[in-house]
Amino acid sequence: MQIATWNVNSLKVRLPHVLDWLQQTGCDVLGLQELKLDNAANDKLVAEFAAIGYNFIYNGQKTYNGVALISKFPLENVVLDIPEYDDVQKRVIAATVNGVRVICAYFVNGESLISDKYQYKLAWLAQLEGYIQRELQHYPELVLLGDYNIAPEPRDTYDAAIWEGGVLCSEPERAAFNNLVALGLTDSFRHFNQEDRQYTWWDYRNMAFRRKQGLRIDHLLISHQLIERAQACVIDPAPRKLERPSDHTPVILTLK
DNA sequence: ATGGCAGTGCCTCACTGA
Repeated sequence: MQIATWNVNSLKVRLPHVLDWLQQTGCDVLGLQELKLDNAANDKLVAEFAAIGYNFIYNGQKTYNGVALISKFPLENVVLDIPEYDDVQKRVIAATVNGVRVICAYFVNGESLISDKYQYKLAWLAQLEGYIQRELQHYPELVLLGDYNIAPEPRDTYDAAIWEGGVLCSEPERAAFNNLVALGLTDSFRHFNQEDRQYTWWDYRNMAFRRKQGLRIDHLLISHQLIERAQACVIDPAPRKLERPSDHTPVILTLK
């Protein structure tokens, strides 16, 4: 079973890319972030994905945020948002697929260390940690996938001199990432790949993709029980080369 | 040193993203 994550930066614009990518890869489960669509688009999207053999659920809002799960298999026990956390921003959707708990999240960006959004990010991360801790008690096979907006280590940025200490790379954000790991999760990409310059996002500006100036901020963290089933985790750069691409590209986990 | 691109909607600018 293949499980992937992709921040599409508007599903309205990227729908053809997503449909083509699913048909080309045959990926079983795909978590999307940054749909930028309110829930009025639901019927159209359900029909679009049903036509190529996928179930589709999402948790959206107008203009900003929004997350979705797309799956060949039934999506069971669906939960929207972080339960008991009063957050108007639509950033989380969860479902069980073939016994695997899949939690798709669009983490807060934070803007800068002096922004109110950064304080919101840290508060949101603390809420997420509690949620994942509870979920792990019920679901030993769990994947937390999405746009984390955190580069876990200096090697996950193209230039540490620019990024270290700033938003996406600050100590409190990395501590929050490590807290998730400490719950019993593993960065599945790093489980298989120790290479430098492995990125999932490239700025639209400055020809950053062509110049290989990116960040690794999209991740699939998997529970220890899932490590035993994990066979590969790879970044697929192909969609970033298309016309009008998302600035993020998919990451794909393969389970046996 | 600065800003550079892209998407959305309050749409000819502002806001957000990372």
